[in-house]
Amino acid sequence: MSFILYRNGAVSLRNAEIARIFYELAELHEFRGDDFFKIRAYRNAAKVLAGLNEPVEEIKKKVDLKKIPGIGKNIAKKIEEILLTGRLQKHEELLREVPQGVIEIMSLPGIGPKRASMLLEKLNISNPEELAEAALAKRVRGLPGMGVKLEMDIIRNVEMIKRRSGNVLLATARELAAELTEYLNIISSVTRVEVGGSIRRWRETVGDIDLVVEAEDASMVFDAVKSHPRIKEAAKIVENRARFHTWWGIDVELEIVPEEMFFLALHKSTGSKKHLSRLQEILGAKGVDFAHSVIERTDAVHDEGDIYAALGMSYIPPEIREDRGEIESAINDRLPQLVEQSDIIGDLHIHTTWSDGVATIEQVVKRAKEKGYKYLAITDHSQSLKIAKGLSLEKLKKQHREIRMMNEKFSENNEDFRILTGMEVDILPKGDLDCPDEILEETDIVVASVHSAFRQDRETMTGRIISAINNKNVDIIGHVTGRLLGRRDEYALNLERVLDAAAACGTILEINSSPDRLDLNDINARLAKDKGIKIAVNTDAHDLKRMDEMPYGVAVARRAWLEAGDIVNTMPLEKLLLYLDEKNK
DNA sequence: GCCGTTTTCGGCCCGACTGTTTTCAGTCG
Repeated sequence: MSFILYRNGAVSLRNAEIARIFYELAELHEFRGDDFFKIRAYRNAAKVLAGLNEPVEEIKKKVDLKKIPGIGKNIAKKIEEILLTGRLQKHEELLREVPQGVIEIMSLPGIGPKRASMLLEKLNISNPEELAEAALAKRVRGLPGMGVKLEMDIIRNVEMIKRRSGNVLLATARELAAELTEYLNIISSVTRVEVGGSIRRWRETVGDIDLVVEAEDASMVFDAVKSHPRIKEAAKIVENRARFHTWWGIDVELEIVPEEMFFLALHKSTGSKKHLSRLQEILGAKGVDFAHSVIERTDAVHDEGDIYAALGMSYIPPEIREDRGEIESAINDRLPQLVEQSDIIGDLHIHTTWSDGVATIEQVVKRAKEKGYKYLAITDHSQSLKIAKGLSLEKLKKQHREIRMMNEKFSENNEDFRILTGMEVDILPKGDLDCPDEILEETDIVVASVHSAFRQDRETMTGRIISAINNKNVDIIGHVTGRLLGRRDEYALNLERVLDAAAACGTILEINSSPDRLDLNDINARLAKDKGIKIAVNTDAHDLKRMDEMPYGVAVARRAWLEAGDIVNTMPLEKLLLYLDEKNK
């Protein structure tokens, strides 16, 4: 039997891991106050690497890495070193020089390299905990340029980091879970593997990876897992259960079960705890013991549907097992027909090389067609977002002309595909838009988003977004609450009023599929649906790979109980354009 | 660091906001 995938101890790093080394390299150089352009080059290379469609190792076999835009002689050499040795000497050198915790300090809002290095130098602070302590002891305010407000921010933001600790983004967990699943599947005694727990429910962040494995010999499976390169050590092994620490900082929990118990175990693993206990409670009230009544018929359980059927209710998809009314609905056979990935036939928020994306219009269109989409909106940034190479009005017009020409070609060739002209227009601090109305008017899809002045007070921010909603040329509000999971809380906002305004104007709200945004979240998206607001599930992709993140947005939609009819990019093009037309009157 | 050439070095990076000031440095997107 061969379950060792990786020979000679050489672990092939994934693009994301290589990218992470360059991101860190950039931060280390930044702390040292090194050349801005070098730092930017590293960051850019990291972004490019993370966005590649194919493992860089495979690409290297075919072409010179220097051919990839953003990768030059030096970075190519560094990549080769990483591929060969799994490490980068320069990176490790700097890590020895700069305390690890200092990098974490720099990730706190309001603290950059200058302040981090002053804190280290003057107060000998080298990690977030020490910094929070110093802030509590009112020692930070003694330093030049730092005051009471910053101390309060520090205390709050270190708290935010702590809350995050132990949790990773769903996308990270899914990636590792998929790799382990694939690995387990080649072990001969394993007949079935499923990912359970909060990953299966598509929660936005998860604490650990739960795997349910159907196999005869638990110890054999555990031995194999121990030798997987992502596994650091076994934390606990008791009978048919084991917990492992991984190098990625997230734990893996394995449960080995015989065939007849597989779906019961998967169901239990999937949870949520609230869902399971509510199930117990409701059935208990009817005098049915949930566990007992099902287990008596294990031979009749061939999937989870059988479990719910045995309990006298319709099947409840994992995403909505949160005790938010799904059990009552299932008993009355009134569950929604949740939207599916296959219902999505377009993406209405995409960036290209025209602004800060790394793929051309041609490339994203090709990818969209491969995905079976019927349309795509190109929505590059507007002029004032300089850092993201926002388009001047001239360039925007030029882009729209080019898109129209491409569309003409599609119709000449009888191709059933359409590129929608679009833009992601900034909602400026005072609530006006970063583009004149006459241009917005002739643009197919206008996504309006906040990218600046995040710390306005609640009243101002609410008014700001509502005034964008009130502009009839705005079709979609992008990433409505502005949060970045684990990095930036949502801005102060009276969401209730924003939803009411969107409902009144017919303005579409976005579910942004980017795994670090997922914004609107499940709860807010469900509120929006209840008010009759239409939703667009968009990727906001800046490269080809991130166009694949649509399932994360769809999962949020499902967790929000949304059906295909609630989502505009399930509509055929004509219907979508009609909807926008009606709305804009 | 990369890139692009009028080929080997110069250009690439910008404006607003914030908290601290009292004229601005640092941070951010």
